[in-house]
Amino acid sequence: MIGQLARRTGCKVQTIRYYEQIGLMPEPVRTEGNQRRYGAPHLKRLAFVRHSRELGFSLEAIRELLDLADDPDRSCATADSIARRQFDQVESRIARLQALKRELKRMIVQCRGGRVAECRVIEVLADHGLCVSDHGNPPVDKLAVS
Amino acid sequence: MIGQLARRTGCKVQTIRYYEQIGLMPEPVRTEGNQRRYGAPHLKRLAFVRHSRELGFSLEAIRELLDLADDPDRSCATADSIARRQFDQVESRIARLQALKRELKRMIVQCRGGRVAECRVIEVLADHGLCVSDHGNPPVDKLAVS
DNA sequence: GATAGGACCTACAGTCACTGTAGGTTCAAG
DNA sequence: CTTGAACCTACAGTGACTGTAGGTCCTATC
Repeated sequence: MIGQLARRTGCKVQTIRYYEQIGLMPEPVRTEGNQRRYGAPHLKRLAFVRHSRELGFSLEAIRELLDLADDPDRSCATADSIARRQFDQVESRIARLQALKRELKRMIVQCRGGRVAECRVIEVLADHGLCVSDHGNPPVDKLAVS
Repeated sequence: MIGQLARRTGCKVQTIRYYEQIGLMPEPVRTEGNQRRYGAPHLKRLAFVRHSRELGFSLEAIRELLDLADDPDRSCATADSIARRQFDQVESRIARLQALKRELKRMIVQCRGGRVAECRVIEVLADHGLCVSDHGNPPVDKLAVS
């Protein structure tokens, strides 16, 4: 039963079905009434996926890591480089967020309350020239962490 | 012409049209041939939007901020609280990413190369129990920074 | 054996903030 | 008058889910 697997892994039922749909989880056996029945390997695999997601890996990266994990005799150089890539991404995200944090702080500290016309927050937002640090480019990101 | 506005703000043409579609940018006048023509206020507004996005504000928050900016006599308390909320979010994202970074580092450092069977990276991913810090819950996020 | 209700099923739409594509039109330069 | 870049609309796709509608199945209780 999918609900039990969901409870044990802290993953939503729909998410499990979604992982199956995109081929990240293998199709389990079904009961006569067409309901999914899982075993220990499914639990292990899903735990791997969830943990990797918590560490910020993309589903694509996880797919690669699972392929590796399925074949214990291969070299682990690939796993290592995927992890390093992830590490680098996290590092640069932190750096960007810290620049951002400084800028937001400056913005807030300078606001003395009052009318919008004198609001430092609005003023800074309207003019990037008022920023000290280079807080960089659009924050578009699909793989980030709350 | 939309291309010029795009170049001046570092924003893609489609993005400008998208902002218009969702009501973030006002509809500009059109030439006889149905092409958009913009003026200084559009440039100002779009610059505000882009800068706010760079600082990680959601389009919803930007909508509120624009409403405020349009009415200089109102109190800036709302702008201030939106900025503070954003600041708090950035702070907690940094904290989460730092826990994550520590965990990734540990994982990578312990990997001595060799076969997948002995790979520390794979092993840690398979078992959250091997983590020291609590790197928290799913990294689902729509508003993060690259 | 009937029934209630919780858990399950599929299929599809929606989220956020864009980005890309197809297929057609307009504009400015030469 | 022709070329070709820039424009137009409308819609699909991205990542990683989440939510909904409308139906079926399973188990416990009566």
